[in-house]
Amino acid sequence: MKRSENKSRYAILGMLTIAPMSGYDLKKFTEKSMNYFWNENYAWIYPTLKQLEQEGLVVSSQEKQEGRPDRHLYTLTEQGRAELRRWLNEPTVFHETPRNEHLLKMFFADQVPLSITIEQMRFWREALQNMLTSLEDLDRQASVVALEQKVPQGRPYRLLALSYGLHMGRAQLVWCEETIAKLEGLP
Amino acid sequence: MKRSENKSRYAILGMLTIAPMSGYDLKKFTEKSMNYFWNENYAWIYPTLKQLEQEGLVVSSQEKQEGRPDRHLYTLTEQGRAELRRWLNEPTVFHETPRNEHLLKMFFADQVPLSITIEQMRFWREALQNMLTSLEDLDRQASVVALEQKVPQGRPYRLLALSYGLHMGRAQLVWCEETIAKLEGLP
DNA sequence: ATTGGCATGTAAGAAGTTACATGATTAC
DNA sequence: GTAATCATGTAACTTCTTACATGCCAAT
Repeated sequence: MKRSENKSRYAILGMLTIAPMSGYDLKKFTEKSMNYFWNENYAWIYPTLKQLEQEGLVVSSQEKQEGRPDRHLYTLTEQGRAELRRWLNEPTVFHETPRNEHLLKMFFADQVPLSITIEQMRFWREALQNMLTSLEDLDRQASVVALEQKVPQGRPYRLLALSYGLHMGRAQLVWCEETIAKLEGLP
Repeated sequence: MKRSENKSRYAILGMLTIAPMSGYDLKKFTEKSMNYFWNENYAWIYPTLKQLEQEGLVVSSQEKQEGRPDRHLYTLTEQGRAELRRWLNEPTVFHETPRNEHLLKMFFADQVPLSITIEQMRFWREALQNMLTSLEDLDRQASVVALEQKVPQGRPYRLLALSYGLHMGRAQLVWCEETIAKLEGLP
């Protein structure tokens, strides 16, 4: 595993600014709070954590637990924070390669009966609906938390990111419904 | 290179339903007409074409050209079309792993001065604006073509796919502008 | 003169996924 | 009793990207 342009490094460093976490925690956190724009998996997290430790960007401490494997808690170092900031300051190259298998099928749907395409679209709508619902739940939770904190928050970055997810989710659903309607209106 | 779940296979088979093409053509086609939801690159296209030929899903013919390398034209076989249809009929698993580096930076932006984040957002808006403009051009072209064909078209699948790109592009831009405004309004 | 388009390809490496291995605890 | 959660890790593999190699033609 080389340094280079491994984005998981920064995702992990970023999460560790919130709190010290284990590999397991990191995975759970991405699943719960970042799944609409990021994912990680164990087979990448564990080696990356070791790498980061070797570079002195994080330090680990062991937490003994009864009847369970020890937790390896990783904490961000000052170097780690500096490295994260360096990356945050870098301009981001616009990278448009979001392969969408659903759309690929739609693009070549003339090879297949209309009924199949409509069925697939309904399936997709279902999945989108579920995703959007869980995002809206997340949003409600986050807003409650934000209100309960009496201290006025300077910068609601996490809520803004969430709002991106909501915008996209809604736009996808709108398109999906429009499209199903159009397809159903075809001869 | 194994068969398995290589999606490029189906993208290539699909494009070859439109016309026989060379590896070069296939790349150009994705760039011109599918870039908002799909991409391919040479280092993947050429080996995949060979693989597809070995499997009998495409056949190649050589086209001699003066002062230029020969074009290897690939044509879909009946088996190839059948394989494409098989895939089109399969249900699509909803796969939400669209890693978005811009959002990752937004998520951890509290580590960095507000001005940096605003700058980055303006950059992103610029890129989105350009993408959307070129999509709108594509749409205009496609609509003109659709009108010129006097024969009523049964199924405007390509236009529907394009419409997805437009929906998403606009939603992203809307969010981007909202977000810039909010950030600029912060203390 | 030099950039961009036409045209095909390979090698090497980075990035990401799946399957496996282990094993206790808790909730249904 | 069976599934889910907690917890860490590796091996093998697939997928994808970058860089390299070659060389002519047309346009600026």
